[in-house]
Order: sequence, then C-alpha cells, then structure tokens
Amino acid sequence: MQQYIDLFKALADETRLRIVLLLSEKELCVCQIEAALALSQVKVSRHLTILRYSGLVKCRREGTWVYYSLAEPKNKIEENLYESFKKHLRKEKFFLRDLSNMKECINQPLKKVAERSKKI
Amino acid sequence: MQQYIDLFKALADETRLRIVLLLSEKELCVCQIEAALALSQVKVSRHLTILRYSGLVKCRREGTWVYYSLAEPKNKIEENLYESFKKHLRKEKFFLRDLSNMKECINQPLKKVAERSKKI
DNA sequence: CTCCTATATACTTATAATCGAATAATCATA
DNA sequence: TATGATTATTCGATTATAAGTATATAGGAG
Repeated sequence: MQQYIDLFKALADETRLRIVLLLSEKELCVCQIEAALALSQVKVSRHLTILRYSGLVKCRREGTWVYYSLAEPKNKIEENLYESFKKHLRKEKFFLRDLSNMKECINQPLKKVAERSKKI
Repeated sequence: MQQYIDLFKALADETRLRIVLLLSEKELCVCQIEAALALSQVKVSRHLTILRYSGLVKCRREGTWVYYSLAEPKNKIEENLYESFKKHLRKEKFFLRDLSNMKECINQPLKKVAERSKKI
C-alpha cells in the first residue's frame, strides 16, 4: 500500500511532475533540467533528491555532471502510469513547452545553459 | 497541469486511496465505508469531502444515507489509472481485506454496521 | 593546492495537510 | 415538534511540505 502512496505523493507536486515528464523523454543532467524548466538550482536539486528517495529516478555521475533518468517501474501501476504519460500527456501544452525548451537547451554549450538558468 | 496534480494529491493519502478502491468496486454509503475500513465517521466523511471537491467521487442522498461512487474520469490519465487499479490492485492483500470486510458489512443490518464503526 | 563549475545539504520560515473532539446540520419517524 | 440516526463542519493542535538563502561537497583544470 505504502508504495502507491509514495508514488502519488512524489507526483503530486508541479516541479516533480514536470521533471518526471522530461525524464520520460530523455536522460538529463541537473543543469539541463534547470534550464528547461527555468527553475533555480536548489529547487531542481531538492526535488530530484526527493524523487531519488522515492525510487522514481536514478542517477549516475559523469565528471561534475550528474545525469538523472527514470528508474525501472516498481509495480504495474507505475508502469502503466508511465505509458499513460507517454501516450496522453504529450499533447498537453505545458509539456510541449517544457519539451521544446529542453531540446533547445541541450543543443547549447553548457556554459550558456548555466547562465540562462541563473536568471530565474 | 493542475488537474493532474490534484488527482495525485487526492490519491496520495492512505484513507482516500482505500476509499477510492472500494468505490471502484461498488457504490457505498458513508457508514458502510466506515465499517469496511474500520475508521471513524469524521475521518471518512472528511476525506469523502476532499475527494468530492477534487472531483473524484460524486454522491447522492437517499433519506439519511448518502451514497458515494466514483465520478466519471476527467481525463485519460485518470481513466487509465482506474483501469490499472482494477487490473492490478485487486491482487493486493490490503485491498482484498478491505473488500471482503466491505462485502460482509453490506449484508448486515445497518444498525450493526453503525455500532461496529463506533468501536474504532 | 587553488580556482571554478556543478550539485547537494542545512537552516529558517511560511504554508498546507491531517487529526480528534465537539458540534451542527439533515432527514425520517413518532 | 421531539427524537434518533446519518452525515458534515468547525476548532485547535500537531505534523508535514515547500521555498529561499547561505553554505558545503565533489570533481576537473591549471
């Protein structure tokens, strides 16, 4: 039971939901997420930590960068939910915006990405 | 976006998740839910109110009893989630227990049901 | 070792969620 | 209208969550 509560708790926050949706598209490092969502470093990092503890995402370090990606679904509910995200949330405006922002960001040199994220 | 946050918030509480699961089986009145879940009247009523405001359940009055049932899903995510519940959560122990409790309760005279719920 | 960049954590404050106890409201029936 | 049964709401206390600022940690380059 608790695993499902934890899943819904993890997704019941705008920042975390947006992060999960981005990661359902592609593995990303912290600064790319910051830039794509136009959020501060602390905010992104903190919510990534929460997502990590709740088992929704995993990470790997590569030099100074830490890349985050979705973890394997821990149960059928989670699995179906992710499929459902991919199938239905793609059409939503808020997601398309984050997504195109993200794609723009990952094509820029990281320096620029970092500067951009500091503005917000 | 907010509609999804609201959905996950509504489900991110043990009491509410258990209620939703029961209602995915059958329309029930408040005292039946109390008895099935062995929870106090206040607790059940309060969480039903929250579920009603978040649009997950609807209710109809019949004399002194108020019957609750799941509302029509408001989006595809919600719809798929309910299907997923029906398909996968049925096997979970906590759900089977609540379910069999519920079936026992609705076969008893209401007076007994009420007494039973007061004990807890 | 020092500096710089990327990321994580502590500390504090503000806000929100939950709970139990008491009380109110609603309806049916006598 | 008085009573009993069912359901909803208010109140006050407690706990949990989220946010910002400042600070710490970790790794790479020089």
